[in-house]
Amino acid sequence: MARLDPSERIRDAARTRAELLAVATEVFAEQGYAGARVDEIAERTRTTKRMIYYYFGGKEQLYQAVLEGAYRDIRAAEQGIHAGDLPPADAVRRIAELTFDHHHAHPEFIRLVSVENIHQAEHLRRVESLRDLGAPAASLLDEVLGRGRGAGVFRDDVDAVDVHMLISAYCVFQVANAATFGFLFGRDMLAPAVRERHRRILGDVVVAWLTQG
Amino acid sequence: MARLDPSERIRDAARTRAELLAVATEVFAEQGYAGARVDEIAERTRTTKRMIYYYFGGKEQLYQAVLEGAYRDIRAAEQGIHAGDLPPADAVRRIAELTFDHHHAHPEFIRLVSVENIHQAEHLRRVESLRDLGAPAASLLDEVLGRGRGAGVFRDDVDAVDVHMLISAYCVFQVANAATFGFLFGRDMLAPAVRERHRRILGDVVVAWLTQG
DNA sequence: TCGTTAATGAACTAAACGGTACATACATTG
DNA sequence: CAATGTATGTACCGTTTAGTTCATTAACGA
Repeated sequence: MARLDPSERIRDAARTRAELLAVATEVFAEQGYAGARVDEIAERTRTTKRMIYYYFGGKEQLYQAVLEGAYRDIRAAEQGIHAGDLPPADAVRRIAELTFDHHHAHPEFIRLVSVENIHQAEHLRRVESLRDLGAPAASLLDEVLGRGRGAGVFRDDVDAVDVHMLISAYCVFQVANAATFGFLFGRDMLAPAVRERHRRILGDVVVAWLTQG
Repeated sequence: MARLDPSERIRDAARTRAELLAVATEVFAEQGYAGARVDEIAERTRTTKRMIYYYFGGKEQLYQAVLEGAYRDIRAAEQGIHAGDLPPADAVRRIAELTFDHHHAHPEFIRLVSVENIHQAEHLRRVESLRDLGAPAASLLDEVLGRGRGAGVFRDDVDAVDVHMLISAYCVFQVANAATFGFLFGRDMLAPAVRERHRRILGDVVVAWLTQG
């Protein structure tokens, strides 16, 4: 990114911090934690490496801030999902589809999660504010599952986390393993037609499973 | 790993090479490509860093050799799966369960795949011998799907790659995302009871989907 | 308007890291 | 048993990398 003209290079702490965070999110998602270079992050902003240490303290704290921000965004998006008063099967299909869309819309988040898993979630664990972040996603599904069981259309031997895990697994795989799976099976996971097919399949799978007698 | 007594430090090219490869597999799976240290790999063997360059040429070639070996092992294991003459639904459940078991038995392979996806499969692409490695896994499923459709018990709008992707997604997620998912939802994915539950669920999901009217 | 402090940049440093030069010992074969 | 190539270890090198030092500039309240 080109250095700004000095006259435009005004002081703006909030913007500097935000820009570092945004660029760091990209770089960590692209290169992993160890592969990411502090110098590269700095070069891709309008400020310098010095500011990373000024605002965050170091590479690791910057990475933790990135993680925290990314998970916060996800939570916000999840809370925007409303299955309204759809019949249970339609509601669960809708939740699956919206989750699917969201994953495809935010591949960098999925990549960050992969990176964090390589490190056995050691950084995530240190971000205290992220404990029980799963609750919202599970509670929405819990409500729909309850309705479905009540209406006698859903099986009763699974819980919300089971369902959420199935949906997550399918969605995460699409994005996180697109490169290797695409190569080995000659299927371009990001092509619109393929994506649409997978989206429909996910809905079919979840509904078929839950509604099976 | 402790240095061997000189009297035991015999020359054995094959063993030296194999040991480097085995240790490198561990270290790359634990730390990722950029995070892995050539010196650490060497220290964890009975030989020295010099030998990595002698046998493999460098860090990147060593990593490629690791990838190639890991994928080869997986293929060998896949070819050991036989669904015999089970009824189609039982056969597909069996394939899913064996795939599940295999993933849990080889977490380091799953981690390597994650690592490689972070790098957009750029190294995998260069290992020419791994092209179309997916074929065996797909062809077994293809045969079973054909039988099921013929018997009128399976839906006919999905192909073997669709089914394999669902199974892989679920299995890979268990292992690759155990750390973050476990943390966020308070579920220890590696605990035997949980694992057994997930194994059963996977079978239910796949069979329910394929057999749905 | 002037002093104080938050914000910023350029240059520097020490350590870590991938890779190599060189010397040498072992094993095989003629 | 020489001769020759394979196999191995030690010590070192040049670069990269995270992190720091120090000086400076913009903003803002008194």
